[in-house]
Amino acid sequence: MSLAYVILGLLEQQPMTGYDLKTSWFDDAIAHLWPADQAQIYRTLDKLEQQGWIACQVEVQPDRPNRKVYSVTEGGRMALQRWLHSFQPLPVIRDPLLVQLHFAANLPNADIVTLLEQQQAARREALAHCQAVAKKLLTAGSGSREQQLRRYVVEFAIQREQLYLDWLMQMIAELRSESPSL
Amino acid sequence: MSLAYVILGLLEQQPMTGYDLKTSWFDDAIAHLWPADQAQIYRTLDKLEQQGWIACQVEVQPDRPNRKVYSVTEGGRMALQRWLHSFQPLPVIRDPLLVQLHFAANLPNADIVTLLEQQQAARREALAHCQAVAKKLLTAGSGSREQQLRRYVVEFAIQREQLYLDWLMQMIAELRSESPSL
DNA sequence: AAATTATATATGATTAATCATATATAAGAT
DNA sequence: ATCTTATATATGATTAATCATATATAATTT
Repeated sequence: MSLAYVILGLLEQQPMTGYDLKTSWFDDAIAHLWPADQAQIYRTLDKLEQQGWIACQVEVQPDRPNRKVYSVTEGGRMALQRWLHSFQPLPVIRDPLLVQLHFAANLPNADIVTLLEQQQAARREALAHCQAVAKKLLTAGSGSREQQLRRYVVEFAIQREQLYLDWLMQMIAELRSESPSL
Repeated sequence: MSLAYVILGLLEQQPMTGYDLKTSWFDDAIAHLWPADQAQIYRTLDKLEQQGWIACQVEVQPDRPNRKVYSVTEGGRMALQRWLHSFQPLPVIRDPLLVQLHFAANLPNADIVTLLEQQQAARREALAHCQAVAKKLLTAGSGSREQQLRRYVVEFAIQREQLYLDWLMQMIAELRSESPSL
C-alpha cells in the first residue's frame, strides 16, 4: 500500500497530525500524486503505529479533540528507504471514457462530441490544478535536489494532462469534420 | 461499475460465456482498456443477470461444466445506451513510481536511475502490448466506424505509453549528466 | 438567531479489484 | 507415467478506496 509510504514520506519531513496531513498535503500539494480520503488517512496512521513505523505524541487540548502528532521512528525510516528502492508495478489505468468510445459506434457524432467536450472541461480543471502545484514549487525557489525531483514529477503530470487534451481536441475536430449524419 | 458495461458491450457484439469473455477479450484485445480478473467477470455476470440486463442459455455438455451463454436483453441494451451517453469521471491515477521520485531526494542518482530503468522495461512491454492490439485492429481491415473509434482509443493508449517512455529517458539522461557523487 | 466553517479523530458500510482455491475431465506434452 | 494446459464455473478472503456519519466546540458568516 503506497499510501502508507506517502504518509511516511510526509511525516519524515515534519511530524504532523492526521488532520494536518489531510488539509495541508493531501488536499493540495500531493493531490495530483496520491489523493486520499480522511478516513483512509486515519486508518493508515493506526496501522503504521501498530507496525511501529510511526509514534504519536498526544497534545492535550482543552476545547478541541487532542492532537495526535505522529513522527517517523527509526524502523519507519528504514522501511521507507527500503520501499524507495523497490520496484513498483505499473499502475493500471481504467478510463471509462475510453470504454465509451470503444463501444460508441452507434452513437451519432454529435453525442460523442458532447462526451468529449465534457471530458475536456474536466481535464482542463485537472491540468489547472497540476499547473498550480507546479507554480508553487517554482516560486518556492531553492533549486534543491528535492524541489528538482518534485518538479520533474509535476511536470510529467502536466504533460500527461496536456496529451489527453490534445487527443480530445483532435478527436473532436475529426468527428466534427465527418458527415454530420453520422 | 464500468466493468458491467464493458461486458454488456462485448456481449452485444456476440453472446458468450464468462470463459469466452476472459480468454478471448479481457486477456487480449480489451486488456489495455479494462483488465479484469476471472472471478470478477463471473460475479459481474451474476449481477447483470439478476438485474435482467443479460440472460443466459445453458448449453449442456456431458464431460465439461455446462456452458452458460449470455446475451444482452432489451433492458440491457437500453442500459448500455444510457451509460454510453453519461458523463464519466476522470480516472484517478496513483502511480507509485512518481511517489518514489517525489521522496527520492536522499537516494544517490545511481539508485534512482535503477528505478527508472526498471520502469522503462515494464513500460516497453506495455507499449508493445498496445501496439500489438493496434496492429490487429489495422490488419482486421474494414474502415468501419467501429474500427475507427477503437483505433483512436488504442492510438491514445500508445501515445500515453510513449509519453511515459520519453519522460523516463529524459530523466535518466538528466540524472546521469549530474555529478555522479549525488 | 441560525447555519456554516474550522479544528480534530473515529467507525460502519459498501464497492471494486485481486488472490487463492475448489471442482471436473480430456487432451497434449515431458 | 506424470504433469500441464484447455475447458468451464464458483466461492472465500482480503485489500484499497470511498461514502456516510458521529462526536465536540469555537469562531465566523449569513
